Amino acid sequence: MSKVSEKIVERLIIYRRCLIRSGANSNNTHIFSHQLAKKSGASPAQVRRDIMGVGYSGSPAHGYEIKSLVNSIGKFIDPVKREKIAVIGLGNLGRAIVDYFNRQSLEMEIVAAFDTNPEKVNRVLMGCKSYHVKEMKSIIQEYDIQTVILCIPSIYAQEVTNELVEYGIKGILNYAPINLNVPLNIYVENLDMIAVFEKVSYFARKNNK
Amino acid sequence: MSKVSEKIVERLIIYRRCLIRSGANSNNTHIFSHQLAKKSGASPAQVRRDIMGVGYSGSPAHGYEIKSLVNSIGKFIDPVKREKIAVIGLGNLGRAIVDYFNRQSLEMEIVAAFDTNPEKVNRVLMGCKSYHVKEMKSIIQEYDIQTVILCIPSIYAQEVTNELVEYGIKGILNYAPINLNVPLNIYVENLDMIAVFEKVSYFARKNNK
DNA sequence: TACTGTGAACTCCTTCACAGCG
DNA sequence: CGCTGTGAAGGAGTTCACAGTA
Repeated sequence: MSKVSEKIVERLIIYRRCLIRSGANSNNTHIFSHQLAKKSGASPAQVRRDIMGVGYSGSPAHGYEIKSLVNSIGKFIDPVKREKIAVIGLGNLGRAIVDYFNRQSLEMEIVAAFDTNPEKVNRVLMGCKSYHVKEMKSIIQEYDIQTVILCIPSIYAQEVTNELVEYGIKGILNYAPINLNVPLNIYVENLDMIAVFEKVSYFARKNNK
Repeated sequence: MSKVSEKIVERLIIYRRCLIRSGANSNNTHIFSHQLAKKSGASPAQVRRDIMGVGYSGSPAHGYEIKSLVNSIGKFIDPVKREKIAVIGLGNLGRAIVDYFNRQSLEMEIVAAFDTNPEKVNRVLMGCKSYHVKEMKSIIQEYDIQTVILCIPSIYAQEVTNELVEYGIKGILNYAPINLNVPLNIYVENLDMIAVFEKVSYFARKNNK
């Protein structure tokens, strides 16, 4: 079970989704690499390589056993216990994220949300209570939150990040369109939705000229 | 002006954002590669290479002139005329996206949104009118929409995509957690928010053990 | 026969390192 | 000097191609 790259982790997560879906939708108990490749958008060789990464082996005769492969990926990817996460910022995007995440049963749950607007705090949305940002420290420690989703305006993003790091946060999914400065052991993923769209728009034009 | 990869386009978009911000926030008219690198999260060498891609040249003495670099990136990336785009699906996420995009002044505007729910159609949100999905064909053609943002449940995503392709759409930003089958000349970017979060969570744990 | 697992080749991306310049 | 622009090296990610297997 070698160490796996970001790309491989991304794909393993997608494979698992495909496997669960295809296990539920049909009576198939097994799947071949080329089938999983088709469903996931990867190549067959890549599927096989990625699966090596989790230390699972299929059989040449029947391919991969869906249930046990899902299991192996889960063992590899998932936290030991159900993860509690927080959302910072309850604008439209923050609220949409809370709703979207907590509407499905996942290995993680958004248990707290923070905002500075007094009208947005002390409410409950999809099982997630909202607090004033002043209470971040105590709530993060109380729930032992390791990872947060940041969706606040760019101007506040760095200072709030500094606080979060101080309170022990280890991972940030950042929706603010700004690069965050953090210590090396903190993992940040930037998800600038407008930048992503601009890229799509660019290649949509380029592919067709 | 060589052809540029996806990665380079992604970063150019980020650079431009940083440049505009730093041009507005200070009186600096010029910037060095290491400064832009710091702001954008890239390396100095990468900044210089990427800027080669748009055919712009700085000076060793003063670095890059912010205004004209922004201009060059814009010439390279942006559509000739302001782009009109559509959102398919007006759940919480779709509504948040319409609000988020149209609240800022961008090179693109969401001019139409579609849903099947009668209560969600024939309304206006942030300058964007909503229509029933039945009207997609005529509205897409009327506005000459090339690119859409798809945020509908996975089960409908493929069939709606097939329609969109038929109506002449060239790019799709897909928020549904499913791989879409499209012809080769259609550009699809999948943005599975839950998968992205699972990745963050994984590396948040791994970086710290 | 049709698959998996995987060394090796290949392609793409990033960084190095330095000539050239003001 | 300290910067840019860039050839060349290095590293990462992907695909090829085939031995091994049931």
